[in-house]
Amino acid sequence: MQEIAEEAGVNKALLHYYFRNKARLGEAIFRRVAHGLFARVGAILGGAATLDDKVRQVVALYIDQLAATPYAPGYVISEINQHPERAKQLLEAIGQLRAQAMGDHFIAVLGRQLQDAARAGRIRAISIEQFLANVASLCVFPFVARPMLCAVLQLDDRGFERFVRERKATLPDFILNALRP
Amino acid sequence: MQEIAEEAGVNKALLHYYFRNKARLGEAIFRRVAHGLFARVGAILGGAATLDDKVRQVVALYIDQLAATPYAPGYVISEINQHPERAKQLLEAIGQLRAQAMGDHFIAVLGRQLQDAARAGRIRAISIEQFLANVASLCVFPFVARPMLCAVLQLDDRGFERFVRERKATLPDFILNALRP
DNA sequence: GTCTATATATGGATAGAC
DNA sequence: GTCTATCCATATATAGAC
Repeated sequence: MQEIAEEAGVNKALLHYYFRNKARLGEAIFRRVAHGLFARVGAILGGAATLDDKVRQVVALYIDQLAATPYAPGYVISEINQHPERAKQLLEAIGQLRAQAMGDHFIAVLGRQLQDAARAGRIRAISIEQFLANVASLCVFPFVARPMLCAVLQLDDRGFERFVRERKATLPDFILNALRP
Repeated sequence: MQEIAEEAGVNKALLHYYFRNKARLGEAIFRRVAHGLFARVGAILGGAATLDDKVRQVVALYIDQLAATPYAPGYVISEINQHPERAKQLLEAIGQLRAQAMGDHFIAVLGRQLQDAARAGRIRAISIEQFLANVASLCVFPFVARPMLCAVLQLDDRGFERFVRERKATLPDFILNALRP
């Protein structure tokens, strides 16, 4: 609370005045960050584009977004680890997306799309769970694990920037190739 | 310190007797976990198997290892985030592997192998950095982000087990397909 | 080596002045 | 609304008995 108050340029007591206690402040922060983490990808994946376009758009958008807010995924993950009740709050944050889009949940939309493409022989069969896990892993992990990755690969800050640029350029093809029949 | 002492069945003061302070205890724990996280994958990737076999072996081994010690990656990552000096300790832990193997660093070995395979037209060209990042992402992220993943995909504990089994079976082909020319 | 007792610092939270 | 002052609990760390 002390550090947050200083960062915000106000007094400790004022935080208690607005948020009552530390837990409620934590909750407010979590909701905001969790929503920001899923809003834009969810909109793309639940939209009307082709599978090919969705992959290219999501990778480009997500890598840029994560480069701007690299701590968001690690924060959300560690929060859910420490406070299991956050899982429900995360679902609520994602549920809002559906309301805004006035359509089906993006997972349902994308799942149908994968099934149709597989039946038509345009891609290999893959479950929605594995597909989302693969795309999320490939986009998010390098930012979550940045310090570990940089240590192992001996990258400084500029090296990591180069790495991210290369990744943005090569990742869509990597994923689409993997799906090719 | 209190919780650790209780878990170990000893007194708080005894921890200070052995480790002097909290920082040194943290360091000792980090070294042990970091080494365990890289020892076996490093051995496989730096070994003499074909690229194809390495991918299959690493995925199988790492998914099993992570299922057994799911907190290890998240712990190492968050430690390096909070204490940048840990990056050096991580490199030392990885450096030990090289000494044990009496050969080149696993990254050097694997890098040459990727270059040779690409020149021979057996795989698409890919940098060692992107390759390692891809394999690590796909194996590790689902365990690091397990609670988030389970929330989004609506998986309970048994559902996650099923997800992991499916992943172990399908991930090698996903990766090898992506590399196919 | 292992414990009890204690010194010291810090964190969350509240009371009350302005 | 915003601050100062303060309460209370807990954390790390040390001293010293056994």
